[in-house]
Amino acid sequence: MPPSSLTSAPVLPELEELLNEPQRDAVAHKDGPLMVFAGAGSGKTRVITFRIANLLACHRVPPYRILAVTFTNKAANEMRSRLEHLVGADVTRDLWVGTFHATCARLLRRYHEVVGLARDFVIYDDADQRALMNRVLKALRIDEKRFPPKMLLSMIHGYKQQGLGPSEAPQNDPFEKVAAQAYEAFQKHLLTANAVDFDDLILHAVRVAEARESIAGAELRSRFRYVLVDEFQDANPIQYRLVKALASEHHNLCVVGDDDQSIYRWRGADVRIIRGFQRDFADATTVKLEENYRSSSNIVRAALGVIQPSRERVPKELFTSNPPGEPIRVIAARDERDEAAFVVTTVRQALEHGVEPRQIAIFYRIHAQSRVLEEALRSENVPYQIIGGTRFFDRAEIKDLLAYLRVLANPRSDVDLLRIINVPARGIGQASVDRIVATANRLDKSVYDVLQQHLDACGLGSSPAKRVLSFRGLLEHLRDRSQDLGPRDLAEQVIDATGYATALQRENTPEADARLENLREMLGSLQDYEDEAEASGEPPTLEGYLERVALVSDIDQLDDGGRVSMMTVHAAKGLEFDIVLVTGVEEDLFPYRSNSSLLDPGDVEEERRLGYVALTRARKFLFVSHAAVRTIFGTTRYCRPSRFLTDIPPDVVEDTLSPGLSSARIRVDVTAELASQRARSHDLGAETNRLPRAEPGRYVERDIVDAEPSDDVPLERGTRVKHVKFGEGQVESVETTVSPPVAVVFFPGWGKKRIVATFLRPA
DNA sequence: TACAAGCGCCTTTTT
DNA sequence: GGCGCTTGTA
Repeated sequence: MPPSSLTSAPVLPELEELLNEPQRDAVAHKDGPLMVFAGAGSGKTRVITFRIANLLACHRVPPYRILAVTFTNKAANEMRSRLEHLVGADVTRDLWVGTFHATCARLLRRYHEVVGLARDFVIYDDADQRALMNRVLKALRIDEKRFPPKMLLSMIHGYKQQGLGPSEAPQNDPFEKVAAQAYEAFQKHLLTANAVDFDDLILHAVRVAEARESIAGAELRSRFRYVLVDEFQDANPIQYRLVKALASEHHNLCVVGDDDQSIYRWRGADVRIIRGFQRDFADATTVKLEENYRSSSNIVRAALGVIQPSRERVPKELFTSNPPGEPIRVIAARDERDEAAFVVTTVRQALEHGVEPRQIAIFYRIHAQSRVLEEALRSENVPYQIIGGTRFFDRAEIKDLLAYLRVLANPRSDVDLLRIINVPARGIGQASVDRIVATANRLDKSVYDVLQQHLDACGLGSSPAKRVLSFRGLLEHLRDRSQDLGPRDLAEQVIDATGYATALQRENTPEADARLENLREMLGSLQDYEDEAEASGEPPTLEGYLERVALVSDIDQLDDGGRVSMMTVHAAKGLEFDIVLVTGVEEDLFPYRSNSSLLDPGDVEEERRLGYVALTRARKFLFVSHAAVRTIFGTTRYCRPSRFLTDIPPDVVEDTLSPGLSSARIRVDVTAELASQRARSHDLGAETNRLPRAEPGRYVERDIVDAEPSDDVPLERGTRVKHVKFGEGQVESVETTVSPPVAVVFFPGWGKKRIVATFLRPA
C-alpha cells in the first residue's frame, strides 16, 4: 500500500496531545521503516499502541496481519490490554502480540517440520541446558575442569546469537575446537530429545523466515504487513535478523526504543543495532520524543547529568515542562544497616503522610543487597514485596513435577526423564543410571526408548533391573491416565502415584510442608490455565500449559497495592513510582565491578545507562544513598561514593546524613567531602565522569571497628584539633573516600598535614 | 546409596 | 553469607 493512501485517514484523538503534527503523521499513517526514539517518560508505549490502534481502526488493516514484538510477557500483556481499551477485545484477539520467544514458538508449532522438529517439541531452560551439556561432555570425554560447561554454553549462546550453526563455529584455537565439537553434539541431543533452547526458538524461526526457496519462508515473509518492535535497544543480532526477515516483503518495520536505556548488553543486546537503524534503512523516518511527562525537572536534570558523559549516545534533548519539585536527596550512610535504617525511616514517613505503598520503590544493584533492607523493613512492620529474585518455577519440587509432565508430553526428553528417574528415591542409583545413559548413547536412542526396548542391553543386576521396570510401569500408568485426564488432574495424579507427596509428608519438616504448599500452588496455576483456555474457547492441553510455563518467568506477581516494592534496577525498567530510593550508589557496586574483572569503558557506559534508568523511574521524590562501609558476600569493604553522584548537578541536590551518621559521636563529614568532590568535578566541565576513577584493589578488607572514629567531636572543616606532635591546628578538609578517613589540618608553624583522623583529639 | 561436611564461587535476567 | 556442587564416610 503506498503511503499516500494512508494519510487521508483520520487519527485517534489520544495521539494528538503526545505528538506534533509531522510526528503524528509518521506514527499514525506512514508506511515504510519507522524509528521512534522515545526518551524516558515520554510515552513510548502509548506511541506504539496508538500506531497499532490507528492501523486497525482508521486503516482497516486486518489484525492478524500485524505483529507486535516485546521482550517480556509483562510488556506484551500490557500492550494487549491497552489495545483492548482502544479498539476492543474482539479485534485484538487476532493480533500477534507477544515476546520474541512466544512468537517464535507459535510460528514453529506451524513450521516445525522445516527445522526437523515434531510439533510437540519442548523448550529447555538454563538448568536443562546445563544438565544436557554435562551429559554431552561425559559422552565426549571432555574434561569439565578444563572446559567448564558454563563457559561452553555461553560460547554456544554467543554463536546462536550470531546465527552460526555448529559447522560455522570458529575453530581457531583448541578451546574453540572443543566448543564446536560440544556444540554439534549438544544440538544433536536436542534434536533427538525433540527439544529447543531459548536461542533455538529465534534461530529456527530465522532459518524458516530466511529460506529463499521454501514455501514456508515465502509465506512467513509476507505474512505480516506491519511489524513493530518495542524496547528495540534490547535487540540482539539474531532477533534483529528475524524482524528484518519478517518485514522484508512489506517493509513496514517500526521500532521504538531509547539507546540510553540499553542495559542488557551482557545478555546479547547490542545498542549499536538501534543506533545503526537509520543507516540500515536509509529511507526510515525518525521520530524523536523528547518531552518527559513523568518526573519533576530536578529529577530529569539529575538523570541527564548521569547520562550525558556517555560518549556514543544518539543526540537527544530530553526536557520537561514540569516544575523543579523537591531536590534530590543524597544520603551518606555509615554502613548498609545504617543505610537500611534511613530507608525505613523515609518510607515510614512517606506512609504516615498518606503516600500509597504502591507508589514507593527501593532499588538496588544486586540481589545480595536486599537482605539487610528486608530485615530492616520487617522489624519496623513495613509491608514490602520483592520483585524478581528466586523464581517459583526454579524451585526443585516444581521442576520435578514439571519434569514428570514434560516426560508425559514428550518421553524423548532425556533431561527430564533423568531428572525424575530416582525422584522420589526409588533405589535407582547413579551406577544404574550411568549404564542406561551409556546404552542410550551407544544405540543413539532416547533414554525412554532404552527403558522400553533395550533394558537387557544395559547390563543391570537383577534387583536394579526390577526397580527400573517398576519405574517404567509407573510411567506407563501415568501415560495412560494422561489420555483421559485434564492437565490439572494429571498433575495431581503425578504427585500421588509417584509417591512424591507421601515422601514429603513423611519428612514432616517445615521445609517439606513449604514444598507441598508450592505443589498445591502449582496445581492452582494449572487450574488457572484451564480456566483461561476454556474462556478463550481453546481446549486446555498439557502441551499448551508446558509452553506457557516455559516462556513465563513467574506466576504473575500479584500486584497488591498495599506493599512497598523492592527490586533490582534492571527489574525497574519500564516502571515508575512517586518515591524512589536508590541504594548502594558506590564505586564498585554501582557501577558494579566483580572481584576479578576490571571495568572496561563499555561496562561503565552500560552502568551509566543503568543509573539513568534508575533515576528516571521517580516522579516526585528521589533518594540516593551510599555507605562508607559495606559488608557484602561475607567481606567488609570500604566504599567511595559512586562517580555517578558527582555527575548530578549540585544545584538539584540536598545532602543528608543517615540516622547513624547524624547521631555518631564524631561526625566524619562525608557530605561536605562529597560536595567538594562535586564542586571540583564541575570545574572540569564535561569530563566529570572521570572523577573519581576506579582502580583495581582499592578495597581494604579490615575489621569494621577500624572505620568507626574514636573521637567524640564532629570532624569537619573548621574544627580545632590537637595532635601529639604538631600541636593545635584547624581542619581544612576531610577525606572519607580513603580508609581510615584522613583530615587535612593546618598547623601553625608546620603547615598543612594529612593526618589519619583517629590521631586527632579535640583542641 | 544416602547423607553430611567441605569448597569455591559469586552481577544484572528473559525467555 | 549462602548456594550448589563434590567428595568422603557409614
